[in-house]
Amino acid sequence: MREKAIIRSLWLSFQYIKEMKVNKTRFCPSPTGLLHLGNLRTSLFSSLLAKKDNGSFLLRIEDTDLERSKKEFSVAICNDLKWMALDWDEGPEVGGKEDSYYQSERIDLYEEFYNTLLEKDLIYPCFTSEEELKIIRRNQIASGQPPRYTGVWSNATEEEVRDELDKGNKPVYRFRIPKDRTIEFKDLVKGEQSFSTVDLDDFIVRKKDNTPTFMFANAIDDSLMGVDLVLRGDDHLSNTPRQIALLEALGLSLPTYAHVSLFTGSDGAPLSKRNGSISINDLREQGYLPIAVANYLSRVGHTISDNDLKTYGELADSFKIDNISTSPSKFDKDQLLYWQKKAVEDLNIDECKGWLKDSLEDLPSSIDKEDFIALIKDNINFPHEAQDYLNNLFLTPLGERSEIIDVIKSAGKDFYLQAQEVITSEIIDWNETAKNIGSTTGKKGKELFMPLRCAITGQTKGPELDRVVNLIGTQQVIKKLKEASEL
RNA sequence: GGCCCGUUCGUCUAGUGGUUAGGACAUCUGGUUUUCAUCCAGGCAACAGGAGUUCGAUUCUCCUACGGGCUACCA
Repeated sequence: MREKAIIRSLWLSFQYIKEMKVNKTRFCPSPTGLLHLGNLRTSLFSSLLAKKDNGSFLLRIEDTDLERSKKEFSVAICNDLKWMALDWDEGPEVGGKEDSYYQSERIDLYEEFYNTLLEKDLIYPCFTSEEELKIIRRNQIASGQPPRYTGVWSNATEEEVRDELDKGNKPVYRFRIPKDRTIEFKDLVKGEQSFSTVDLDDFIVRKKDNTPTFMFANAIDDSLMGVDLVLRGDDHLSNTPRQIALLEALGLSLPTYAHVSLFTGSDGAPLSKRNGSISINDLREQGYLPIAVANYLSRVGHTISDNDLKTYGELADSFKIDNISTSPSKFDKDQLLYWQKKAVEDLNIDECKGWLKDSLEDLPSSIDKEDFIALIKDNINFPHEAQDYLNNLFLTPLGERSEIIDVIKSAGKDFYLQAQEVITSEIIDWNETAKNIGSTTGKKGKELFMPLRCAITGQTKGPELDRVVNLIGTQQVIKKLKEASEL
């Protein structure tokens, strides 16, 4: 017996030394709201870890809270994940060996485990109402006691239980937490953990309406579904010993745990609109590229030694669970923007076309879409900026562009009239033409180029003028110079 | 109240019992681009505080402070 234990512990430590290979990771959101960057990062980590070892990534919808769970949220969550290219190998829509990946549809399956636990007297019905519990808790706190379940029903007689049942009262079921035990586990991020069960309450595993609690369904499903690495938020760290106790009681396999620290808003408070965080949907609508978001998220709370923009495959290869940080991190929009710049830079013209699809609808038909994209690509980070270029170049009258009006006025009517006179034929070489305008008007340097730029492009900045002129053509240049001269 | 997790430039982070504590983003200053973006060069900027161990602590230990979590018929 003792030898067996020694061999087992040797084997366990060997497992730690020999780097653990991940078979299956999971993400299990509850559809009570939209995904935020924090959830998304956790799911990205899980997905990358699975990909790295050629394992699979599972999605499970934890909709056991019947009141707060909404179908529309689970749809939105799936869409957000798909947009991010965090495709799951098993779960809603794609299926798998489970009948359902929605916990609300697995209620019958949990019944069997309740029965087992009941037979073994590991759970017991409790009739203390929520109101009573609240009062008890308040009194405990007031008298300096730790707020605990007092356990009045843990050793109730069959008669007492029958009485309540006869009165039509519905019980919740509590798990009998083993007393005087220490539950130990190794967290892959936080290290060795040790919890004494005297600090743990008999927690509820089944609610009055017969639905399972998170503590129960989450642990059981992970085990049943063969998840071997549970990577989740730090907020679950102290729930872990409870779930371990439960799984052990049921004789179910334990996953390895990794608890990732919180990802907060810029002010350290939970992510919300107020501290700069944006919903995944907003990110998509603003034109953030999924690969930019992935590159950013992979580097917050996790270290990648270089600063190269990586594909998902490359991110997975460079993802290391040992490089996950133990301390919380804050959202920084500038750093997201940096990756967005890199990702846009990396886009080829075709990809760019798809990205800008909705922003170029008003482009004049005489202008080649790809040429236009090539012209502005290096100057934009978001589709709306492409639209700005488009508007300023072709649509918005110069008179409505307050940013340039002073430049045009101070250059004067005559400047633009003279410029027009210089252009007598098709412009072949803009730089030559500009030089001629310079000698005719007597202007040079900034005095020459800025008024021309403003009139022709409708703004003070942008790509090189000769490229712009090349794209829009002589007639458009003349039209703009005329417009400027009439202001 | 109990239990647990955490604290390195403004931000994301690297790192070590002896380092000029490194990088990136942001910011600032120059240069290139007759604009802007890019690019290049450079600057500013951090070990939460206190005690202990030690020849020596940012690194190890303890305490304190601060932040966070769990202690829910939420997940």
